[in-house]
Amino acid sequence: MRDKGKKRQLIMEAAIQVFMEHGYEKTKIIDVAQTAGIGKGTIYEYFDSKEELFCCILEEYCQYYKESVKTILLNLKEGTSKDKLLAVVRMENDLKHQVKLKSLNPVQLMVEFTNFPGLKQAIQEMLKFKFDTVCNILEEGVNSGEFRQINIPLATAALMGAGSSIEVLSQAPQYDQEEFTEENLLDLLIYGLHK
Amino acid sequence: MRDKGKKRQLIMEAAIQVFMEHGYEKTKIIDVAQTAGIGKGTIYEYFDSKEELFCCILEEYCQYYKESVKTILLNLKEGTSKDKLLAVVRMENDLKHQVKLKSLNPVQLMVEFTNFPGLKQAIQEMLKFKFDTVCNILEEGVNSGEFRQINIPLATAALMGAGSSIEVLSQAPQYDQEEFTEENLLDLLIYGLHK
DNA sequence: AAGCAATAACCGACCCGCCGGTCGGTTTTC
DNA sequence: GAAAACCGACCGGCGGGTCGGTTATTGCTT
Repeated sequence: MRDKGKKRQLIMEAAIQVFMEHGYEKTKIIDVAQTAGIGKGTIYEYFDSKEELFCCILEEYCQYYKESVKTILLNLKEGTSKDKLLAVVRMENDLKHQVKLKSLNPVQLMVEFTNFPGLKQAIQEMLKFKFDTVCNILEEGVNSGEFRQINIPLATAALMGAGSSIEVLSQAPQYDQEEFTEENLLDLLIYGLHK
Repeated sequence: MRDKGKKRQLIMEAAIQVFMEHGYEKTKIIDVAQTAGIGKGTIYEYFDSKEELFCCILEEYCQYYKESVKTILLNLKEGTSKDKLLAVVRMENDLKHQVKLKSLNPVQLMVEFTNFPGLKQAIQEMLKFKFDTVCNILEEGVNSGEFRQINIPLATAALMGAGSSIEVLSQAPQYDQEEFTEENLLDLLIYGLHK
């Protein structure tokens, strides 16, 4: 193996798997090594420490997330606000099914990151980016008459929260998978509960 | 100090503070002891292990949560569904300001608990209880004509998620505290975004 | 193409600091 | 003065990180 990058990626993928299953603290470097099918020492050829490995994973995720949102919205310049919201939600969903970061759970992530000052910034930045993006979409919607006059940050928070909650529950087998879709959720939030 | 219960409570309060600040793994028993102003050995007079201490805290929280919801809904038999939803959300908010468990963050909690099989049941039970409660309220609302025909579990998930998201963001100073209220959120969800 | 250093990549036994839990001595309470 | 409560020095296991030895790769020479 002459390709440094490939092995680095291999290690990161194994690490994601193990970190996401057991959390940062409970994850042992030896487990990452075994998952990757390599020796423990090798990991330290590619990463300085467990912490650096973890941070690299999250930074890559943040980077990738931001780029994906930008790309998707660029291709949707003319759509309605609803279309844009839907596209963002769907993209997030797809992101998790990418091989690269298939089981990265943002909730878990947010809790764990708080212990790493270096990471805090990257993740807060990502969350702020997402928040701002949704705010902008809503504002457009209000200006264009698609939405009523609402408190935009409040609505943004509600949308983001509702989305991540659905994400979790849609995994539970007892609910109708067909109904737990981004489309239905968005309709619910747009048209409300009232008669 | 002759009162076993008092000291036990003192330890639990200190532990909540430290666990919530640093998370389970990073919390050292010695820190809990210092926060409580007692010696490390004393903690082991009241709890068998770090894990048991943690589990006791969460079980107490689940218990208290369920009782509070039941009580509040019993006093609201005749209210509208909206009133009931609001009451539950407010109660949750109050719960966190109780001295007993003042900084227990359910998100953090949910992530950490997954490593303790014994706890999983208690917390899943609590979440299911909450989910069912909200479902029931929504169903009543639909039957009484207060709400339109909606997918009830989906709406419940959305409500729960939106609520916890607001909870987090309402702490951020950059948003208007006056506007980030349970009332406004509920109005948003009931009446929707659309014009 | 085969032989052969030189170098890079790999590895796991070992090292060491940390922290959960213990235990025997001390203090407090009755 | 006896029993309960308290305490912190100490123990032992665990796991992150190291290091020296081993294997694989490369590129040069014939």
